Order: sequence, then structure tokens, then C-alpha cells
Amino acid sequence: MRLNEGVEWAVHSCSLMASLPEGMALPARKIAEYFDLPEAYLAKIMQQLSVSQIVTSRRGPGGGYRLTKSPDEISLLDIVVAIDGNEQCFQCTEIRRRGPTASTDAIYNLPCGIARSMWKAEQAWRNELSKVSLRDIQMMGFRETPKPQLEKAVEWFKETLS
Amino acid sequence: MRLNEGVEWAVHSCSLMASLPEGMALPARKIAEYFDLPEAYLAKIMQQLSVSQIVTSRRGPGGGYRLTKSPDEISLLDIVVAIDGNEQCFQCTEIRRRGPTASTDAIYNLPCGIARSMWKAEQAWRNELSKVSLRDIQMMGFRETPKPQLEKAVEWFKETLS
DNA sequence: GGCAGGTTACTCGGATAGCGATTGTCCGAGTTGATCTGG
DNA sequence: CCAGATCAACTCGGACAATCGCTATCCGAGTAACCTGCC
Repeated sequence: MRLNEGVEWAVHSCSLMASLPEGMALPARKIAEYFDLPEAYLAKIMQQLSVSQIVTSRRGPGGGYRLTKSPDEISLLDIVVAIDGNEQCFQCTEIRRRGPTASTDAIYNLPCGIARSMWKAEQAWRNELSKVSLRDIQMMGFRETPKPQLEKAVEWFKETLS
Repeated sequence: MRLNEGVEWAVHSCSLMASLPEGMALPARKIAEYFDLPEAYLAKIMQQLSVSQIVTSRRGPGGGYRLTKSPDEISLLDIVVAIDGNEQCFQCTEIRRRGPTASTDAIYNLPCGIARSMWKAEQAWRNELSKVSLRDIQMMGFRETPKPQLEKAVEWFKETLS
């Protein structure tokens, strides 16, 4: 089981946008430049974020993407769901109702116990992800990034937004 | 993100084998018959369980598969790992070290905060799965399966093992 | 000098190929149990 | 009647296609700013 590679890009991109001054937008081209990623594919990722209402887009000169909400109100889970979809990891195909021992019209009061166990674990995962906000990610970045890098980033931001 | 379909088959198959009398074995052919699954593909799943030491195999007439350990000692996580692999769902490619703002030789004391958050959630998922044993699954099945089905299953077992 | 129209450059968005992993299948290798034969 | 060898059937195990989803890319649609010429 592997998460989409785009998830990593999306979270980093959103984290970058979290530092964007009010009212400004960051084009996909610039984000791709900042992380040295293929522009065309990143654009697709950003589009998915746009569809999921995590960012809004604006076309034309001075356009680009920006977050729709405060970084406090966006969780990792939101981003993961936007990129990777919201379907259950474990798909129950009701195997128990098949084969010679089970009749098709049997009444089962509960979902399959195996599915319930798998879904419970999945829920724990989702729950952890929903507890981490984009603001938390941003703060971690500020605290843990080496100083020279941080200064370079600020410089890059100034140049880009001018 | 989707879990291998084989995981569901594997757990059901193991649950079935948990009810197998001491010393006997269940061939893949019979398991496929019980659940009405394609025999060839199920054989592949069983093979993966065999490689991971969850079941042992025995060839020839009277051969088949059986659990290596007591159902108490086998967790859902063991089976998931056997079929789906043990790699991390979230792969960190160290994006933060790329692009114009980061120098390649920069020293980062900690793994990327994003990766840490994702891995923590993943750990919660693994932890939940490791808490559920095959015995638990078996017991749930006994309690929740409609009586007529349970009797049919017992009947099938008798015929098959004779 | 101010305003309107056209032009240009910039950005997003959807349609379109390429590739790798999961899914699905087959046949050969190995083993066991039964059978047959000879003592 | 028993023991040993042979045989045949059964089961696993690895090698081999097909399909699907993720990865990657391009070009057209839309928009805002700017420039130019006229009033």
C-alpha cells in the first residue's frame, strides 16, 4: 500500500502557500521552481487541490493559487483526501456470502468482522492525520530548518512576489 | 490508497484454517472452493503467506496449508504485511532539500516534519492492526454468522477432511 | 491629459500518451499414498 | 501374508501475460494588465 507521490508535493506546496501574504497568489510555475519539480505534473496536483476547495485559483497575470482558509483550518487529512481520494483502504467484497456454505439471501446483522477491524484501524490513521494542521507543519518548518536555508527562502519570496 | 485485494482473501483463508483440526492441512483448491474464488490466484496469495512463515505447506496427497502458530499469536498486521509488503505508505523524497533555496549539503537534524506526521499516523494504524488476533476474528465469525450458515460450514468441513 | 479598444503575455484547466504495479493464469517440480509384484 | 519397488495422482511453486491506475506531458481557454491612438 503506497500513498500517492503527489501527496508529498501537495503538502509542501500548501505549507509554502501558508506563508503567502494576504491577497497574493503563487503560480504553479513558481512553486515548481521552488521545489525543483516538473511543472506540468505539479499543475495537475494543484488542480486537484483546487477541485477540493483547499486552494482557489486565479488566471492571468498576477494570478496563481492561494489557500481558501487559514492554515489552522486545513488538516493533513484534508490534503491527503484531496489528492488520494476518500475511498476505504480495505474493500470488503463480502466473501463470507459466497461459496457453497453461504446462501445469497442470508441476513447478516453486522458488517463482516474482518472489515470492521480493518476499518477501525483505518479510522485511527485518519484521526491522527486530522489532528495535524497546516499551521503545525509550517511551524515545524520554521523551527527545524537550518538558518541559512530559511534566509534563502525569505529572499526567494521577496524576489518572487515583486 | 488501496489495500491489496488479496489481503481480504488471506485473512478469510487464515480464519478458515484457524478451525482446522491439529495436524491436518487444507489445500488451496479446497479453500478456493469454499469461498468461490479463482483457484490459481488464491494459490499465489497462499504462497505469499507461506514465504512469510504464517502458514506452512505440504505437497502431495493429503497435503495443503496450515497455520504455523496458534491463532492467538497471529495478528491482522502480520497478514497485511505478508500480502501487501512492509514499506511505508508515505515516501519522503526530501523535497525540502531541493530547489534554489536549499543547498545539498545542508544538515538537517530531524526527518522532515511532514514525514514525521504522516509516519506517526501510519504507526497508529499499524498499532490497531497488531491488536487484533486471528483468534478474535475467528470468534467474531462464530458469534455473528447466522446459524444455518454455521451448520453448513461444519458439514462442509466434515466432507472435505474425510 | 484622459479614455477606450486592441494586443500581449501570463496562468489555469482539461484532454492525451507512457509506464509500472497489481491482477490473473498456466505448466512443471516435488511428494505422498496406494498398488502391484515377488518372495 | 508381508515387504519393497513402482506408479499414479495430488499439491505446491515459480515463470509468464493482461489489465488498471498512477505518472507525466502538452496545448487550448480564459483573464488581467499594458500599450497605443484617438478624443
